[in-house]
Amino acid sequence: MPELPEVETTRRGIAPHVTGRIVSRVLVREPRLRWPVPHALIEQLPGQAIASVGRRGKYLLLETAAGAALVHLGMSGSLRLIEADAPPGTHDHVDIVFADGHALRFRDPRRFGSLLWTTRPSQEHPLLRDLGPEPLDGDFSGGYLSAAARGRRVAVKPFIMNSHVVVGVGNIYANEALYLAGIHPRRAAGRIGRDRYHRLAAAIRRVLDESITAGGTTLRDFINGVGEPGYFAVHLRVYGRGGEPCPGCARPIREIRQGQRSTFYCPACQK
DNA sequence: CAACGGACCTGCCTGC
DNA sequence: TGCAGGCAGGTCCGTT
Repeated sequence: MPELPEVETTRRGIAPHVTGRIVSRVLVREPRLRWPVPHALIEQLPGQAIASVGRRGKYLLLETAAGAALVHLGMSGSLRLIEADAPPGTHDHVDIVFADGHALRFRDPRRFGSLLWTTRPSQEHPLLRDLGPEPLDGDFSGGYLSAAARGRRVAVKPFIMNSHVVVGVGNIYANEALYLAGIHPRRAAGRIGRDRYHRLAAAIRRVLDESITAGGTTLRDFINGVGEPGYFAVHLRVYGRGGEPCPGCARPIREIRQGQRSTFYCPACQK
């Protein structure tokens, strides 16, 4: 998926074009996403005006007076603003059509993404309720991470990728942040000092900020909210660079597996 | 409660 | 050229 910067770029791309617009209908071509597209979304979203486009972790929130649509892009999803009569492609599963002739088109080849509907305040949805802090907000800090890690024997990389600890840190940025902080990805989360967690928290904010500023993405096929292709603007220091020289010490970057995910790190610079 | 593996899918690349 | 196999940016859930 889109990691958090891609989701935020999508949010910023679509928000000015859909805020205040009236949904006329929800066209579902393929309901079999991670969870089936609920009938309530199809029935209750039409007629509503989009009050705001929010984000919690990697969920996009289309807020209306009647409820909120939760959109998750999974591994391969995108949400684009199009002309409603544009012919759909193979994996264009859902259109949220607006009265002004535009539509938000949800495309997701792997169908790991989801579209959900809640009539409660969106933050109370079970999938959002127990999420950790936003890494770019003030309540995320090294002190918070250090406290959350107490007694935890899990390796620090899966620890920071756990959305109940902190949201929005996917595989790419977990690798990059641990490199910048000089922390070995296999080190037990509970055996890292507070000072090093301050460095890690700063590194997480830095890599996410840099990527959002760059316009979003490292994804080959990423398309932002207004249909612009993604960039290759963000320089990745270790991700995808197994065997290449470390930018700091020139020793080869090592590649290992942690929980079926690729991990890249410098064995000299990360302890 | 914590940790781990499996599950959900298709597309793309590699190697035979 | 065709095909099998492996791998990919996420994250929830069931089992130990």
